[in-house]
Amino acid sequence: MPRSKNQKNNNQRRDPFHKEELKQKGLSEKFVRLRGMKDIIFEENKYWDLAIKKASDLAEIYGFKKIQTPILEPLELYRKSTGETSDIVAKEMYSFVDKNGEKVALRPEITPSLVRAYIENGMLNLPHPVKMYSFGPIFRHEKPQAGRYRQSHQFDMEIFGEASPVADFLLMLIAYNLFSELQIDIELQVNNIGCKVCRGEYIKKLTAYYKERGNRSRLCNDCKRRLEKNPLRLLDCKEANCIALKDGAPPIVDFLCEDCKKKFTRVLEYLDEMNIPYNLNLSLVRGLDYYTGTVFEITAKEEGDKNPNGQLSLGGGGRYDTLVEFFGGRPTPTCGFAIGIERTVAKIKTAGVPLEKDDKNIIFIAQLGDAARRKAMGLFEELRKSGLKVKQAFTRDSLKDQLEEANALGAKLTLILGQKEMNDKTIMVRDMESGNQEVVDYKKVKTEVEKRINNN
RNA sequence: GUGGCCAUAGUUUAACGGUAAAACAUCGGGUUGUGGUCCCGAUGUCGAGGGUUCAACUCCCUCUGGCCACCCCA
Repeated sequence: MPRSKNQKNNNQRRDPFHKEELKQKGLSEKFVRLRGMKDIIFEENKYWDLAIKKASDLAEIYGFKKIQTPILEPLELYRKSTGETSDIVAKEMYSFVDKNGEKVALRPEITPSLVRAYIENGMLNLPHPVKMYSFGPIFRHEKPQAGRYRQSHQFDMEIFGEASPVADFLLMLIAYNLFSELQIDIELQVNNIGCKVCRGEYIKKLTAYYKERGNRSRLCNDCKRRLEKNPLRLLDCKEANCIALKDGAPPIVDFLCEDCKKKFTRVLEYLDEMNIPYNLNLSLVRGLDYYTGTVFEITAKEEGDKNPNGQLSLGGGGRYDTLVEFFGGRPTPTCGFAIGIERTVAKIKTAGVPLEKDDKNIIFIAQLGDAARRKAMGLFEELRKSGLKVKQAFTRDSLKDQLEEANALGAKLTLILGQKEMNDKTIMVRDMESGNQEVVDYKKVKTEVEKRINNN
């Protein structure tokens, strides 16, 4: 691909507004989209609809129910769950004080809201497991890049009250199915970061390793900070020195407790059994603080010369067995995952299933003169209600304009109703491909149209 | 948040230290009851601000925005 193509701006490089006029009104500056935000226009939405429909259908089939929660939540919901050491909360949250002096935040992810909703709506009285899915915008104040926005959208699924590793597996299965059915090549990365008990032990060992024999001084600055705040993330660093050090670090699997080990093994067994390819990635830790046990991430497979580090993750999730309890609910083992819609849509466009064209068998109704227009509007409703794909341009007067429109819409037939036809109680049926047209009895128009469509 | 590259009509792209061009798209006409082809015409652009210069779209700075890498993540 030529260089200039990549570097071309998609958005907002000029000012389509009438600057001078706005300036006179003192409004010159800010009628532009905020950075990192995006308009999703017309045809683009077909791809979105496809992704969301596929995901929702799958979710429903596996017994998940839809839930919608507010985009604005109390700040505290994220501070202590997603985690103060996570970048998402520490640096990227859209938070502010509202008119009542309450600290609020635009949600940077969906999971905490669903946990909150689970507890607040007394869902512990529902038959368990409680499985739910949700779709909507999330907000993170990052520096925008391709596939990275300040408002983006996630499709989120959660299973409450199921400790069995089958639940973890189920989420991966659904994610895998979703992307396969969208014909997107993915890689599934799986790891287990241990429960409250064994992870504590492991972190002690890990920290000790990094502090011994001057290992610490070889770490990059970020990692020195990580060593204090969130040692697990040391495994995630991409600096050459840190990667080298990581190879000597104790692997987490060696420290998993019996329970964690057993569950992890079972997750992997299920994956093997169902022939779902995965990549056991012992460095996968994920950036949210609440994870326990199984974690997984889905990245797009890139062919050719794309650099492997540049892979954006399409989705990720895992188990967070302590979060419900942490929020004040009854101890409830829970797991979930989220996929990023923008990135998924981008993949569908380049490698995914083609959109179905729904412009077959379009019938355009054209009219001339106001009396004919009224009759044509009635005909439009009649044909529409019988399931035909009718289109119109009743605001237009000239037949030329209407035929142009019919052509642009890719109409198969155009029905023409003018004064002449009104007088004769007929209507003209024009085949748009051949240009042949035939006058038919107005009463028979519907059967004639249906006959011509079915002949195809 | 850090570093690098970039910014010309709605879109894709030209050219030039002497104030801009093409294609496609849009609108109008050729054809006031006939589209898709064809012909003619019109609309519309140097992201913003400052500096250098007789003169800046062109050179310099700042901002804004985009892309890339890092960071992080969906």
